[in-house]
Parts: sequence; C-alpha cells; structure tokens
Amino acid sequence: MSSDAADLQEAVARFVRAFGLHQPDRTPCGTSIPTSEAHALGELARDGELRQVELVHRLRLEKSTTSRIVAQLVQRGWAERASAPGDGRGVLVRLTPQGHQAARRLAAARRARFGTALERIPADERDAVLRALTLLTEAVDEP
Amino acid sequence: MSSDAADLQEAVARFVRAFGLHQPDRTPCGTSIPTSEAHALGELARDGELRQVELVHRLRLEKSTTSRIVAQLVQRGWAERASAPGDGRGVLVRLTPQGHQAARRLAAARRARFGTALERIPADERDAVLRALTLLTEAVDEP
DNA sequence: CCATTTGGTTGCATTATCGAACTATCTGGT
DNA sequence: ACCAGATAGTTCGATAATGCAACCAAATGG
Repeated sequence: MSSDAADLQEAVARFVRAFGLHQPDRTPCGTSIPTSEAHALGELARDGELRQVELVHRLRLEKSTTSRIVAQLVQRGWAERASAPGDGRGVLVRLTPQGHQAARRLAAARRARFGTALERIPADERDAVLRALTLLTEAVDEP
Repeated sequence: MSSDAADLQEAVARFVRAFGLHQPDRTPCGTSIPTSEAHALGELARDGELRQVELVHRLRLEKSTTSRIVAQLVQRGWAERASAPGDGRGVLVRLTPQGHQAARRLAAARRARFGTALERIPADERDAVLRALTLLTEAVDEP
C-alpha cells in the first residue's frame, strides 16, 4: 500500500482537528494563555532573550503580529523590551523572572499533554513517530 | 535516543509553524477560501450531503461555529440547506453543482501541495510517515 | 403529556492574522 | 561624508475564526 498525496492531506487534516488546533484562544495544552503567546514564550524560554526579528523568523509571523504578541507579553509582565546592543533599530525581548516562571508552568502543561499522548503510542514506535514528524515538517516547509 | 514529551511537543510546534497553520484566511494549500470552509467542503465532498450535526462532530467545532460555516458555504452558492428527513429539527447540508466544482478545485490544490511535500520525503519513508501521523492523531485525540 | 435532550441560530466578546503606511536606523556605493 | 535603499518596529484598518450564552423548535421517554 503506497501513500499518495490525498492520504497525506487527509491524515494532516485529521491531526489538526484531533489536536484541537482550531482553538486560537486556548492552547491545546490547556493553559489559559493564547496560542501565539505560548509559542513565543516557548522560544523565549529556550534562549532567555531574543531579538524581535528572530522571533518573527521562528514563529513565521508578520513583524506587525509579532510586535503585538511581544506587547502582550510585556503587558503581562512576562517580558521586557530593551534596545538591541549594536543596533539602534532592534528590540531585544527578554523574559522577566515571572516570565520564566510562566514558561515553566507552560512547559509542565505541555509535558502533561504530550506525555499522555506519548504513552498511547507503542514504545517501540515513538522514535519513528518523532522522526516522521520531523521529516514531514521539512517536506511541508516551503523556503 | 528515546523520545520524550518535550521532543514531541517541539516537533509538533515546528510542524504547525512550518505548515503555516497560523494563517486563518488562507488555506495552507494556497486556495483563497478560509480554512474552516475548506475543511467543511472536504467533508461534504466526501459524502455529497451531511447532517449539520455530523459536520460538528467531524470538524470538532461548536454548533454555532459550524452553523456559520455552513451559512458561508450557502452564501457562496456551494451548498444548500434542506430539512433532514425524519427529523424536523435537523438540517441536511448538500453541495450544489458549483460546490462540487469548488471541492474539485480544492482537492487539486491539495494534491499539488501535498504532492510536492511527498516528493521530498524519501520514497521508502512515505508509508512510515503516514502511519506515524495516524498513530499520533489517535494518541493526541482525547475522547 | 410534560420534562428533558438534541439540533440549530443569533448576539456578544475575544483573539489572530495580514498588509499598508510611517518612523528610525543601518549599510553600501560614490 | 552623504544619500539611496534595505532592515527593524509600531500602529491602524480590515477580515476571519472561535466559544459561550440565550433562545427556539422538534424529538423522546417516562
């Protein structure tokens, strides 16, 4: 049985719905922060601080959208803007201590959600699933 | 190397961004109809006609949201509502000829998009990717 | 026959996204 | 040095999508 484009399309569509990616205001992980902020928070937690433009690239959003997301993080007291060293145009976004704490909560919620999912995948298939997802991401990614 | 929840979370996050699931007004497949309508259209094309409540289940959306999506399809002239046979409350959503045509266009666009993605996946991995995606969908789906 | 469940619709509130217009800064070529 | 063009951000306006609550109509089951 060889897979064709339609099968793949359908599998992706199913995944999107099953995972609840339709809900923009609630992360699939159950925390109460908006999805985009969760993505941004995750990236920021990874590096502690990031150029805003780097966030644009990682999140694949318009700079205007990204600017707003950062503004929201700042408003929550989770991040602060500083001017980027060596570039007067740039903004450096840095997590505050509360931001780091929020990121830890988010990470815990994610672990919970993905942990139970992982348990439902036969142990000897887990690496294959992860690998497949990575392959698919690269395949679907347009440059 | 065994996968853990964090790896899975990250892989999913990457996929979501790479595939462009953030854009609500344009399907990842490049057609100009809104994402939700595309999903609905796909399901309707599959069966020709569906109870609206069935659409609610398949799309995993609120009945209000679904009602609106159907209204939009009707407004485009792609679907029509009829009262469900044997149930005076129910609505039967049926694709019009133009609706079927739109569905074919959508299917073609999807094939194009997923076809090139598929080409980028090594041939001997394709079945594995599809299988993994299905496994993941089941794992992530909460009852 | 009435209470409850089920299927739908509409109004209200939130959130998200993009593109365009505008400002500020940096960079490369002359 | 200087100016044109690229780059980084912000703000504004328009669109889309979603959920919840309130409400109505039809079915169902004691």
